[in-house]
Amino acid sequence: MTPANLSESIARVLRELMDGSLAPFELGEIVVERPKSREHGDWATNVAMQYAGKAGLKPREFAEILAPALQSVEGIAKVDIAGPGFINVTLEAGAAGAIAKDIVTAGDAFGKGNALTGLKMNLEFVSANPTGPIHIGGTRWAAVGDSLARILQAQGADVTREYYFNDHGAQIDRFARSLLAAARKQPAPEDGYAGAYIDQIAAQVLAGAAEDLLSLPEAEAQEAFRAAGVELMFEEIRISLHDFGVDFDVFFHENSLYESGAVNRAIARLRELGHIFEEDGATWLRSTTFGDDRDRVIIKSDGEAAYIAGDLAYYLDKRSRGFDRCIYMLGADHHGYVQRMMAMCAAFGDEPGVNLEIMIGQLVNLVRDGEPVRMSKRAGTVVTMEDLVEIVGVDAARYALVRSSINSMLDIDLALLEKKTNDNPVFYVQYAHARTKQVAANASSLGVDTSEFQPELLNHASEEELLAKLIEFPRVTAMAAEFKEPHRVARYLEEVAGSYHRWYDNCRVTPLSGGEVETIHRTRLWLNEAAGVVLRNGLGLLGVSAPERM
RNA sequence: GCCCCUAUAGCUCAGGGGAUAGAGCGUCGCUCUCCGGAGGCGAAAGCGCAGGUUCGAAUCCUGCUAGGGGCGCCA
Repeated sequence: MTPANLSESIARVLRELMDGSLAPFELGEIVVERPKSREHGDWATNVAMQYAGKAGLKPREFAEILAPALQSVEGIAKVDIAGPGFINVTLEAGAAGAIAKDIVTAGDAFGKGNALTGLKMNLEFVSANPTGPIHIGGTRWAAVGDSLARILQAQGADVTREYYFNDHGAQIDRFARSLLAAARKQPAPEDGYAGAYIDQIAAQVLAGAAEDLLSLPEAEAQEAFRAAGVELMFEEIRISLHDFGVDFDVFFHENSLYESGAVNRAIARLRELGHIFEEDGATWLRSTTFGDDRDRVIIKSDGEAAYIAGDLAYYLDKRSRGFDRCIYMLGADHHGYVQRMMAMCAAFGDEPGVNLEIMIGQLVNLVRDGEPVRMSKRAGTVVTMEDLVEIVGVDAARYALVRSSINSMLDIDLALLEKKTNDNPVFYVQYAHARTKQVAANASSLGVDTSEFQPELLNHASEEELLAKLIEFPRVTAMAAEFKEPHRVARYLEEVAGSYHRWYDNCRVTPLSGGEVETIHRTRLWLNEAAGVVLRNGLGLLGVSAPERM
């Protein structure tokens, strides 16, 4: 019996009771959870506390009516009332153990759901400017965004991973001038970019050009460096992401919005809707109509488009491509942008928070031995995605970045990670998975197979704990999708790994040397594999490998 | 001044209004005669402060304090 089954049973029993013993009331969600202490039984529910008031009873009275009725439900061995009105349920032997086989049978499908089936979602993340390598902040988004995409897909969503490529605007001009200066062995412009990567790209542009770029007129030279430099930077970024295990479905070029006239069309649309006005020689969006704290300039008085102009067109483009949900993942330094984006969404007649959702992630703080490490592109001491991967590897880097809530600032100590010790919990989880494989291999060589399965034999405390933990997986993945919080999966896997290790220390799958292979060994092999399935599926949702040996 | 995020163990972080607040790392002790000890067991150690809502608050609300970030016709 799973928690979901139990919830249904409780709901059914309550409805039956409402025909007589209980005053009818509206029944909402039935929460069934694992009691923190094993002495309290297999599962606990707080329905008595939740609904006693509605039924005109005290929690204990409510529980005393419900508990005896639950007693007769098939699969339930014992029902107790505890504390202020908790109802603790103990299942019949084997009812929990049977789950092991169910999990193995489900395999890759275990942990998947269909809560988001039919929903077309656009997940935009990273979207770092093509003026330098991806730094640590973008790396956090790469890890979280890709993992979230996997989690949403596992709930049936049709997810498109998208990268908005800002190849339009002043920062690109600065980038081009910086390359040109580097090629001429001149110092970087005051407002430009510097660092080893600028020199490298400048050299690559020079080497790849058919003509002598440095002898061209200034404007032409700059344009040549812009075009080739952006292309090279873009390619470098794409490869870094790929090596990080993140492949985008769409790289959307901001510049294309201007070239196609999409920006002008978006503004025209807003004008038709009456949300545009002219003032001080500029064109404005009256975003205050929709809760923004001030109106926003869309076309500057010099005729150039403001940054938001591209976003208007871009959002409209996403909607026209059929995305029901457009999710933007931005750094905390862009939080001030949220209100105007939501206003824009509303101005188009869409529903903010539904059609457009903006996730704000706090910044990652890099430290070395407690001292902050600056991560400015301009300083040239960039800690990039590649740097991090080089130091700790893809798995550890992704895991470290995805195991915390995006609402939390994250301190990552490079000195700590450089030690390559087990400071990163990813090893703990991966080791548990490797161990399931090792155990299975040993079992196989000793003739333990899966020809028998007697779930009631899985009755050791550590087995009950492990089973209960494994059953939670689908609920954890569903919740991770609902709240868009991949870190829940990581934290859960750490608990699974702990339960598995404890089980391993207590319950052998293979007999001691000279011992007979018995039913319990074969049955435990099922549980071993069930644990492997959950660890494997879970790590898969995080984009972290599940090695067979370490 | 206004807005967003945060404050939980020595450190980095979990904790969907519920029972004795957890994990990893670090510290101390125990555990190698058997599936890999990258493991297990035990110990010390914690909810920033003050109110409020609730049968019940780390969790929700208000105020305060502290830290991070943001408030352009920059992108």
